Amino acid sequence: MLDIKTIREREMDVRTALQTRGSDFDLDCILELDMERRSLVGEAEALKHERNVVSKEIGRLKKEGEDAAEQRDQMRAVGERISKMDARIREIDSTLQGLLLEVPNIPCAETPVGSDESANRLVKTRGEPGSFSFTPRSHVELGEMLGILDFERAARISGSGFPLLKGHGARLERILIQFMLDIHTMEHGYEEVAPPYMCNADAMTGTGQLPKLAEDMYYIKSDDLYLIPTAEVPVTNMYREEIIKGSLPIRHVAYTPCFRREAGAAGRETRGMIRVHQFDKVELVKIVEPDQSYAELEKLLGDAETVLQRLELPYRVRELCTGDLSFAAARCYDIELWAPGQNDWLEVSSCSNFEDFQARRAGIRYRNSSGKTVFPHTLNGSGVALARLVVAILENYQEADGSVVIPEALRSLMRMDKIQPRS
RNA sequence: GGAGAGGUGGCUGAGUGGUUUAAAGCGGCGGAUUGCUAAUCCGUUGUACGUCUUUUGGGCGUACCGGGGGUUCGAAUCCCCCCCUCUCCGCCA
Repeated sequence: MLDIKTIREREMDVRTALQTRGSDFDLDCILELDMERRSLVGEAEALKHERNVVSKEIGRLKKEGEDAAEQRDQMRAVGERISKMDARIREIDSTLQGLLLEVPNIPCAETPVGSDESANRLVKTRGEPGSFSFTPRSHVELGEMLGILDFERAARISGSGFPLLKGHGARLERILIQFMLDIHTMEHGYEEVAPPYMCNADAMTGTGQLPKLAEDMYYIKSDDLYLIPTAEVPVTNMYREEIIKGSLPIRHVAYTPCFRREAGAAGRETRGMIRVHQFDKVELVKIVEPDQSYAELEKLLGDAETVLQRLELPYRVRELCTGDLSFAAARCYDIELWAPGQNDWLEVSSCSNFEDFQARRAGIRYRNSSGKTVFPHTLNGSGVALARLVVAILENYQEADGSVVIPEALRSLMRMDKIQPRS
């Protein structure tokens, strides 16, 4: 959420930001309501002041046994005016709040300007896509040959778009979770968190999933809870409506399943594990001092990259342009793994700096060195998403007979070197 | 799910309609005293919005005692709804 003062005082900057994002949001409505609100608030508060003074006077008169009927009648009239004005102010507040929650964040100055994906900036490419003496298979085919993926049975249980891993596939997924958690906790200084997988509407609003993305989430009506689309939601909201004690930065890593309805995605990448309604993810979340946030974003990106380097997987990093940036982000890097079976790059991480956008929505504050309570900056990024990581491992490490070599870094944890096709 | 007890500032904890502008204590910060520490004494203390003055900043006002409504000239206090915590019972991996 943007500060109403920012919108008021830097109107042109905000308008430009909305334009580069391709948003047609109408700021005029907000500005007009804000002006009406401030004038009403001033008027109502003057009346309240009068009422407070006279009420005290009434108390004094009654104590001295004098008559205060006249003052009381006057204040009754004043009270009626006040409650009418307060009702209008409440109405404006609620409309204004609703509108403010729909204004996207302002991209940072370095974010490349562009209307869509084609304007994203290639930051780096690491690792060599392997060359194959055979036509590389898709993970769907490999999964079947190895007996580790079973989409047919998953559909029987839950419908299309759900993963079912078996045997060495299930084991690989579990080992990867541990592998990544260990790197981030023991080498990168993150504290591990195991959060709830369901969140209330306030939490979803705090990080920016609500109100815009309601249709993308699973909602449990009987309990008014949402299944989390990412651990970002519960972990960031640990500090909602709180003035954080102790020093920043806070760094958390959390493994959770993620649930996404992927509404409107039917027909796209429906086969396999690339776009599913449920996937596992190891997520990194940081809460930092504002002047550190961009340095912390680079470190966050590096922390996620470490995982892919250890696994010796080819990847690239792209910086999203203004038009491709997610609602709450000011700057964002996507990490994409090469998947030879798809002949395409797969997004496995988005590392974003939200500046104070989420902190303001969620009411997360801290005391800076001069003792003032201010909004910290929040960041997060996957470190990394599992379903697609498994896809990339299977497809990059496959051999001609359909067997898959276990990446060196995982062999001791997996207690095997290679997954063999079922005979 | 049932019954009961609670929710007041950073913390403990008073306060059942107007001397409360939320007592007191602890903690924090600043100062005094002091070989050092401790103790003692004095001062100070939160958040948001509005407004004025804008030199850091400050002045004035309003609201905030779990959240939201209501009664009243006036609500931490009375009424209604909701949320959360604790204890006991039930159920349960």
